[in-house]
Amino acid sequence: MVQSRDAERTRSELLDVATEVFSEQGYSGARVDEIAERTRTTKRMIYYYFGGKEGLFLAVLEAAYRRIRDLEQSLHAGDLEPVDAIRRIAELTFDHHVDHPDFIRLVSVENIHRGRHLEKVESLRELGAPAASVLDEVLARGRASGELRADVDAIDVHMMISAYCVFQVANSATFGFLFGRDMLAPDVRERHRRILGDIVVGWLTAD
Amino acid sequence: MVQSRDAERTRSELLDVATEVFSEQGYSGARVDEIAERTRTTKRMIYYYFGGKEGLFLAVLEAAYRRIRDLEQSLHAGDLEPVDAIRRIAELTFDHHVDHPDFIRLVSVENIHRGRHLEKVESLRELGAPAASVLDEVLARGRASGELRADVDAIDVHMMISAYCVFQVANSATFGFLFGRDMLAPDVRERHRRILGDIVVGWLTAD
DNA sequence: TCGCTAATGTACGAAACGGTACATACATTG
DNA sequence: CAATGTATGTACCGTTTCGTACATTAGCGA
Repeated sequence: MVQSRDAERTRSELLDVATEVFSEQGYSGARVDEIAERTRTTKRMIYYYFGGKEGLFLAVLEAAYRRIRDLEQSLHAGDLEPVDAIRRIAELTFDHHVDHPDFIRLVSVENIHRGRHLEKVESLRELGAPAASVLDEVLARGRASGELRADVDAIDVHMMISAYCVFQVANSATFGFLFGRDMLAPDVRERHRRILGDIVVGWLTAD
Repeated sequence: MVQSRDAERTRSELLDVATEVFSEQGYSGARVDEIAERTRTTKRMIYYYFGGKEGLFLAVLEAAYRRIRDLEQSLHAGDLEPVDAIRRIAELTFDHHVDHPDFIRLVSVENIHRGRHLEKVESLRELGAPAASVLDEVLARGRASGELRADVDAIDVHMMISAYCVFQVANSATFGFLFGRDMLAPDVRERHRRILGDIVVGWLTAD
């Protein structure tokens, strides 16, 4: 093969494939050889660019979180009324999770390992701030107008929304099996999306 | 060592230790040798009783789910008013998850593998029924009295509660890291517990 | 065009790992 | 108390798997 050299392409292809494999098989389950085989390059390059399996995983995590952060920053609902804004944020977050199952699975994998790898990527500390600040602004407006309850903060709300969205993707296999509900079916998805909005609005507007 | 033979003890000790190791390291990350070393018996016994690593994992999953099922069956709130009953169920479920982090982690591991193992344990199919039926009864009463909304079913409610509880345990490492909130701290736990009750009640009693 | 370095490919090694063959001791039952 | 099957221990095997030593090629600047 007369493929010209392209360091950047090699690097990013490894990262893409590794994201897939790690999210499919977990950290220990992922095989360095398999990752290499699925690319147009060889295992040697993993060691050249990332130093090894762990370095590759760290790079995958970092890239995944950055992608998510960018998406969250584009999540603005500033021109809506507080109640509508809250529902909108919940729905967008929901869509966003549905669209990025790889990321959710990767986070699960990292949690199995108790965040051991994530802690090594110092650059990701407090990456949650953007998502929280959008909510913070809406909550403040809602509190001022008396429409939204005052005993919760942005992180509480974000956690509730994340929990619902993450669960729906990350636990679809076991929950679906145990309750005979196909979590991937479009109509079920749609139902859950609506329900999430109802939950958040019902909760935050209760006296 | 002059330890007398006790098949049952050997078996259950292997199961206990395996539960720990699998939930700490994941399926692929768990080492058969390590599991054996942590018990008073040898690796040989894993093959004798469970056939191999996968058989052991299946047994661990089955035992864990059965334990949970039993606890869920003891969850009765029949003598409370619907609204109070709902809050009580949510709180008990919450405590229950907090007390069994191993189980939650095991479920995460199984979901990484897309429920491949769980499907092999035929005896666990539709194990969710008990949990749903308790909720079902309360929802029916609440609908009848007009106190609870009618557009959701027991599985919807159970999923919401599970999502919150599972997230709080399963994602504590990454969420805690990203938002600088120590999810294991008692006061944070207490706050989340109260919030879960507020969420469920607020949602289900909204017009 | 001539090096020189970044980038890539090949082949292999050492340790980890799941699994098993074989030997043996205990306990129960007739 | 002998006999028999259950339970257990030891030592080892074949693969897999991460990692690396060594060779080689492509392209860029002098």
